Amino acid sequence: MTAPPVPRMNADDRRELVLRAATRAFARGGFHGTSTDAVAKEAGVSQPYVVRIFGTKLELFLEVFARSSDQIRSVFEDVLAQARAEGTAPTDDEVWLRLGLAYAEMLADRDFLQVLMHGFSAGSVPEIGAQARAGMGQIYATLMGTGCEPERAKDFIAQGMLLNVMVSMQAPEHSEAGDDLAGLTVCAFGDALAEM
Amino acid sequence: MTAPPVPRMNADDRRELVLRAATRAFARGGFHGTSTDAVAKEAGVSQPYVVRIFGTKLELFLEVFARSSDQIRSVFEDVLAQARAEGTAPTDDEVWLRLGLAYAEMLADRDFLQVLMHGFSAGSVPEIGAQARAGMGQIYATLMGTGCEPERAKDFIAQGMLLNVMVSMQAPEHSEAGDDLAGLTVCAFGDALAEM
DNA sequence: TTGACAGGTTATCACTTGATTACTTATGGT
DNA sequence: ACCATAAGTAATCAAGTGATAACCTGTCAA
Repeated sequence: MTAPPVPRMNADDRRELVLRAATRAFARGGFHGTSTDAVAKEAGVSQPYVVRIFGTKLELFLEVFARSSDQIRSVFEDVLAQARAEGTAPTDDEVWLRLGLAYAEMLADRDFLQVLMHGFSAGSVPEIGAQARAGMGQIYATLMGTGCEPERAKDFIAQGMLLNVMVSMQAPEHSEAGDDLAGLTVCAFGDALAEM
Repeated sequence: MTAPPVPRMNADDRRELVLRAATRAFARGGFHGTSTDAVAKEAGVSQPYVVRIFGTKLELFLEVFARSSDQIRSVFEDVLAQARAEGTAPTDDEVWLRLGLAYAEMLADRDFLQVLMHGFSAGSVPEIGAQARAGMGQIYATLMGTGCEPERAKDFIAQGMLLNVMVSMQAPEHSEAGDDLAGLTVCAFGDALAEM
């Protein structure tokens, strides 16, 4: 009688689907502000199944965070790899421009960045703090792979953090002319603002 | 029989005391990750009393956030006022140096900064998002009071956001030599690292 | 003295939430 | 055909949570 509303799926695919759903859910509420049931509803499965796949909510969050962190890092690595392939000197300003553009493209898919911010803020949960530091360390190390001065990488990351914060507080959606924040929004996002 | 373990206090003082305790508590766990009971324990009062003073947990958080935001802004305003009093041109690099130093001093009392980060990340709670944007807008406006280019204020805020993030993830406490993150920590905090 | 108000607490409630258990049903290999 | 295994759900639970209600108790003015 109970028709199977959810078609069967192999475990790996289902896991992937739930992970993506969890990324969207955690992007909104962070670790504490998102229930496993919210993740389940987002994924279209039952709450106990979410728990069964990942063991605990914390493990799920850690995996979602690690993915987001890796996503950023791998985008940067791709840019650097391509630059090397083209023979562009890694210290060239051109490379940093491209890194910035690559980051701007990620703004369209804000979930990763918001998950990142939540992870960074949740340092009081020891496991999350540790993974946040590791993720940030890897991103920094990747950027330093250009052979640049630490200052350069730091400034780049700082700009990224500002964008993350602005995205998290939904500045682009809520900036109207005349607003104090509007000036900062325009300045921080620049051209990327047009496509948001 | 039940001795009064908590000495009586007038309402304003008690409110102030609870607000400070709430700042410490929220700095750790953010809005969702901190119970009103945790705040109460931090303040040494009963949980219902916390609720009664502030109405709801959300109102309490908003007040704590507003205070943190105002704290930052007023520190900046003081620096600018003093610079003006000394006749230092507001566009002078000297002013930005002092703003940076003032911010570095606040790192010692991290609670404000961590509360700020939590507020910025919690944009999905409408009231918090609105207040976060307002707070950031005011800080930006204050910095623009130097008469500088938007870029300058933006870059300053970006550096601040990086420091906030690093503080939130407890990078200074967990950076050991050889760690990927250590390089970034040293670079971002600079001299301020010595006194942490 | 007394009594009214201000400053608190204890008891309690309805609800949420993460997790466990037990059950159900496709599906593919033999 | 059949059954073992994999993919999922329904039912349930104990703990935690925000909020309410009822009560207690110094203190100070009249």
